[in-house]
Amino acid sequence: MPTLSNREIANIFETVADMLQIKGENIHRVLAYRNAAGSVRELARDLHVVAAEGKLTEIPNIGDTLAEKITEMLDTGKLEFYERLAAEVPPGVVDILRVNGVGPKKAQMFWKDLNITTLAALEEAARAGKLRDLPGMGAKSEKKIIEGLESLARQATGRIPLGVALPMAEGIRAILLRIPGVTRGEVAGSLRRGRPTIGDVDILIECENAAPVMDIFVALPEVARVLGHGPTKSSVELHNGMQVDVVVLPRQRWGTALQYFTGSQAYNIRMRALALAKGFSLNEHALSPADKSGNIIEDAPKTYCATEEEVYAAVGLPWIPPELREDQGEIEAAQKGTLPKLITLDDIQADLHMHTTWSDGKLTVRAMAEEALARGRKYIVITDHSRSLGIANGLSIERLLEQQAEVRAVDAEMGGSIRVFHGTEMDINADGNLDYPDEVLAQLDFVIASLHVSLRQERTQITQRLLNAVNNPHVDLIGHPRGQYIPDREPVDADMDAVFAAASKSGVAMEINANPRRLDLEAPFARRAVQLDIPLSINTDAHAGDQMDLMSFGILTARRGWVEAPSVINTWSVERFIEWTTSRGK
DNA sequence: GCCGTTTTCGGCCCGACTGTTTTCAGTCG
Repeated sequence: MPTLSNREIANIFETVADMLQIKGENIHRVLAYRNAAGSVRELARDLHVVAAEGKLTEIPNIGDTLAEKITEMLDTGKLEFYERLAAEVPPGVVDILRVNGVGPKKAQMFWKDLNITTLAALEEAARAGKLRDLPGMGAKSEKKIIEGLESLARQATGRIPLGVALPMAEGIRAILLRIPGVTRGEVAGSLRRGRPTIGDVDILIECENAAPVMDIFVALPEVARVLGHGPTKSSVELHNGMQVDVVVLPRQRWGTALQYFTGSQAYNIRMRALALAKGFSLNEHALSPADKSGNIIEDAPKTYCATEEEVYAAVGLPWIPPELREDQGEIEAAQKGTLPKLITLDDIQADLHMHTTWSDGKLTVRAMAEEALARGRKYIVITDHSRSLGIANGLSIERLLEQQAEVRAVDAEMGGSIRVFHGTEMDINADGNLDYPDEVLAQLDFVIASLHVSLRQERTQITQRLLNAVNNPHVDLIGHPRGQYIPDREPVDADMDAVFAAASKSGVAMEINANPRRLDLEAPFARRAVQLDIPLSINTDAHAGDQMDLMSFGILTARRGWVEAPSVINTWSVERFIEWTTSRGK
């Protein structure tokens, strides 16, 4: 029976929203589809399972109508409403929305007036000068569309991985901080919230005199194209294709602005509503006294907030960490005083997943131990690849046991300054078998089981492979459980509800792999795991010393998943860690 | 189309910037 995944259903809702907007539908109906798409995309559970439980309408932004549409897609693999719309609005017109500077109104006009239904046709018309005579258009808008098309063609994928964007953003921030008069700068937006991928970079700059900062910013050598240049707000595209938006504001408004530009959009909408309920209209500049319908009362004194804490105090909430600001229940938790005490980098005592020259790592066991010690770790586990992963020089049983002697020796050499344990990152083979027999695993301190091959297997097969690992009493941790590689490789198509159900029984831990190309488990799944009392472990999977610094990305992801330190085994003392590994299920 | 300390109808965030306009619509975040 044909069916659809969460992701495919989210994409259909998103496209429906685009098509309705092009048709000129009521914007709130459009937003309802967009919000529903977001909720489905962020859902950590399989829609099939939620539907079977009859709980679709418990998903935020899913009401009776959309629950019915989800059911239709799950049952038939299609959505009749979508097909009807697609027959009306050509799919190429939806693509045209991706061009910077073209929104639903212009896309509709190009389609209706000039019969433009593909990106190629749009480019041809723009280059032939046929767009400039349309109402509201001119030579400049036409040029902007050509530039937008060129920019779109350069983008390999729409979103940039966090691990790529953050260093680049910090670089730009450092440059802006050197401009005379600038007293502070901070990266805001989805980067501050720690999203795995980001669309553009938002930087806030504190300066009493904004315009000169903007002039310098748009003239930087890193800038390829200026998308907007106002007195307090500018937007550019860098040579590497990344879009950077900079806002300059005086110290007095820092708190409201940082709050506003950190988002998310859905979260800001909630914050504004809360402010209105308190009698304020909230924007990036101030809290302004407003009447019930949101009209600002003229001449009433505004409240300026130099810190975010002041903004939150004004709407009657405690400060909410940026990583939680997604309108996923954090506002309700703040109201009830039940916000989680999120894990921090300082909580991390250990790194339980790393590679050495024995397989595909760059450093020896001893060198990795020293690198970890230099980063304040109290204990580590050496976990090289197992025998079937030939491409990574995986260890035969003989080499594995040989390695154990070396690890024991290094552990002794380190004299207790850091404990060094011996483990493996064992493959879960394509046929479902684990790569080492139980009697070998029994000799190790710690066992990670991971998927590396045949990641595109069908659901029942890949789920069974994970279940085999989860249910083996020697396995302590499932490494990067969903096998995604950002932004190129989608997660495996496993039934995570079944995997988590088994994990909560067997007591096996799940990894949050800190490598920014993995960030796996992602936040919604990490949060679900915590709810099911499944232990987590945040590890760098380091293949070299400096990769141990990637831990911070894992922490960001865990924080986005509402994870508190006690849920994470590598925040535990070495004694507790030993107790856990020796006791569990064997 | 969703949602509810404004609760089953009537709202649904709001400002900066651009380009085309003589007062504003469209786009973006």
